[in-house]
Amino acid sequence: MKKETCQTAGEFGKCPFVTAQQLLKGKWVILIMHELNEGPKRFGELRRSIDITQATLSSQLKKMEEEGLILRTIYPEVPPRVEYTLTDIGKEFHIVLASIEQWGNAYIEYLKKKA
Amino acid sequence: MKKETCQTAGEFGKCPFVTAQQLLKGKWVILIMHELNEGPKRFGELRRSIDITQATLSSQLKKMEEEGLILRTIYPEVPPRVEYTLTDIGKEFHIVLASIEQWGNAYIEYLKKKA
DNA sequence: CCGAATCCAACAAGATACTG
DNA sequence: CAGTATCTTGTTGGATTCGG
Repeated sequence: MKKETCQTAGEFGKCPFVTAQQLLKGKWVILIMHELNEGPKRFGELRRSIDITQATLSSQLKKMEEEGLILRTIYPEVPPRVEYTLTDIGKEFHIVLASIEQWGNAYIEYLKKKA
Repeated sequence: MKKETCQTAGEFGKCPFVTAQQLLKGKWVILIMHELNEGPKRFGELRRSIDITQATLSSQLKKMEEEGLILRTIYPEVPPRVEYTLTDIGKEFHIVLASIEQWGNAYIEYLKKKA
């Protein structure tokens, strides 16, 4: 009986670490998840909260919707309103966000001491 | 008094999420941290555990060493041996790894149901 | 207001060959 | 064994423009 957590990087959908790494890579996913973890937000709100261009935000949100992390709701109003929320599996991501916040702050402290 | 967790993406070293995202972006950091979290490993061991080329692994390890996540120890033997271990702040990253493992497995389940 | 389309710059990462 | 050097490729993200 071997240890076998995950051996190859080719196993998206098998190893939790490989899977998560694929989803989190890139420059924005963690930040968007963090924003939406605080509640539903509109496109423009997200764009201002994070410093990101329209085109980039748009493609990121589309990708995350396809991956099942977020939901997009269109309200047929004038002017049009589009709201983004977390899916069930997206909401569960809060445990990762919490540990990232904790560790991130520790790392920031480490940076200060080093400097 | 505003909420203010982190508003702009330009604040590396200020916001824990922005900082962590910068460190974790790319395709390999989480996987390497996971491997080293289980104990010290040699270059060749890492290369086999993860499916990664020499050149890529080498540059990743160098970057992570500069960021203070890992330590590199050279044993002047023949044949040469180099061992990688986690630094103190690197070891603390295990809380993030644990939550990623948990959530990653949940996401894998979600994928199965969806399919 | 939201976001799609296009084009392009920057960077990440793989293949291969070579060194102490 | 543990890298480095170089070249090439693939992927991301940004600027700009246009449409519903």
